[in-house]
Amino acid sequence: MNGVTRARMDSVKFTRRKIKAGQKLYCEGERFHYVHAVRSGTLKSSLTGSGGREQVSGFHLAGELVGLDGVANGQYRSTTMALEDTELCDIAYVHLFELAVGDKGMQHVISRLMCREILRKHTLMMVLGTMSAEERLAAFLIDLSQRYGARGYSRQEFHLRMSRAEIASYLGIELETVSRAFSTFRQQRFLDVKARHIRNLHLEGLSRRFEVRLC
Amino acid sequence: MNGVTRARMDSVKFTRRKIKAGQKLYCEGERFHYVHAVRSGTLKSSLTGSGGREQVSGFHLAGELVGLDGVANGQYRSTTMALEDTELCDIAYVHLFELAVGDKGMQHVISRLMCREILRKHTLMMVLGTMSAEERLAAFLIDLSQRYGARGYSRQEFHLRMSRAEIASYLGIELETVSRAFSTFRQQRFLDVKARHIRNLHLEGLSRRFEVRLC
DNA sequence: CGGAAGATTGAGCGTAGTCAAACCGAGTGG
DNA sequence: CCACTCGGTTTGACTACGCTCAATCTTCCG
Repeated sequence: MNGVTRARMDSVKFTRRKIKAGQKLYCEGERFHYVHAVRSGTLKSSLTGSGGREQVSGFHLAGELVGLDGVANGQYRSTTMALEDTELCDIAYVHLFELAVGDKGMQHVISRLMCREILRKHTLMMVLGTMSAEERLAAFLIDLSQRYGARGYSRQEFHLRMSRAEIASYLGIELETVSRAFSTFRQQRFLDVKARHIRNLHLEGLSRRFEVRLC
Repeated sequence: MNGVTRARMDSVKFTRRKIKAGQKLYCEGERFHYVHAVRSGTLKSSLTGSGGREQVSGFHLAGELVGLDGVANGQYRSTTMALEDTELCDIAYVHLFELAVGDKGMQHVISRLMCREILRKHTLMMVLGTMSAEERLAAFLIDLSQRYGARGYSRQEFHLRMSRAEIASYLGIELETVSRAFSTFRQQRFLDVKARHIRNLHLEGLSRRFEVRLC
């Protein structure tokens, strides 16, 4: 979200609230009324795949929007829960459009926000479709690093809020494979990793090694 | 696109045109001005992946919309070309919004159209992320079958407009694997396939065998 | 009919999945 | 303070699915 967008968003009616780690923000199939802006904290979205097993479809950091998957059919497509204590703004979807009526610029902003989501999926699709396990993890780390960097946090050192199992599910591989890839990266001096803490992430090295290029 | 949407779309200014098989509709990076409705024919969209190799990102049948990937940044994200002679309507994007100003219902329609795209990607993500090669091909065939069925064509028998290589790229596997999967399906009596012609597609059988469930 | 492009099939190999065991840190209670 | 548990993580051994390379067969079109 850019500065202009943020200013307009702040003028929209909304309610703030907090949810605890592990609490659900919304569930698959629930009626969609709100888009949610993440003030602080981290969330994960997941789909219930064939066979009932969970498939992580995304992680949401502070400053990002959650819930747009509900627009298409008026009900949420995914289940979203907090990975740590999280502060949110609930923005009523109808207000988004009340604001937009007669304002062509605002309509573009909204459309773009939604289409950004499409682009993210496009990119992810390529990651999942054609990349090896190590390439996937590299792409994931670079993406996270960029998102943290964009919010003013360190790009080289950060704390993963999600488990190996959740990363694995998101990337479409097994958790053991994620663990092995981390170990390989450590041996190759691309990073220091201890449990969920990442230090000295060597962005250029990873990008060069894996030719990863994210939007 | 449902009936109501179609009616509204028809009232939008647009120009019709035809393009030949192999011709490009637009290229990656080109400025985005139009959304395109497919009147007849088939198109494929592809991205240029790292290393310059082509990655097929979607196929578009008659009655579907093409070009929404351009909304996000004002330029097309993918390259789209016709797989056979194809008739199109070019819909100027600005007109879409002129029409929508002051019309809340229409705004919802547009938003939904765009968000449908997100849903498709979600589904595809799951296909690519967690499924085996045979499951991917089964999901692909079921999806195609449903889309043909929705347009009034046969669900059991149709002609593939794309090569094995294009199917493989789309599904994130190799063309030999696609070919082998087709052979396996034939042995298991799920379909008759001769080159690009599919007959006697056993939808229920495939769905049961692979637990595929598409939106 | 002949050539080229596309599709099928085969053999060998490598990546990542599966199953299993060991390890580690945090929290709990004797 | 240490033993214990418990979830999460790491590592190992084995296996299998799908990739690669290569040969053959089929289809499409001039």
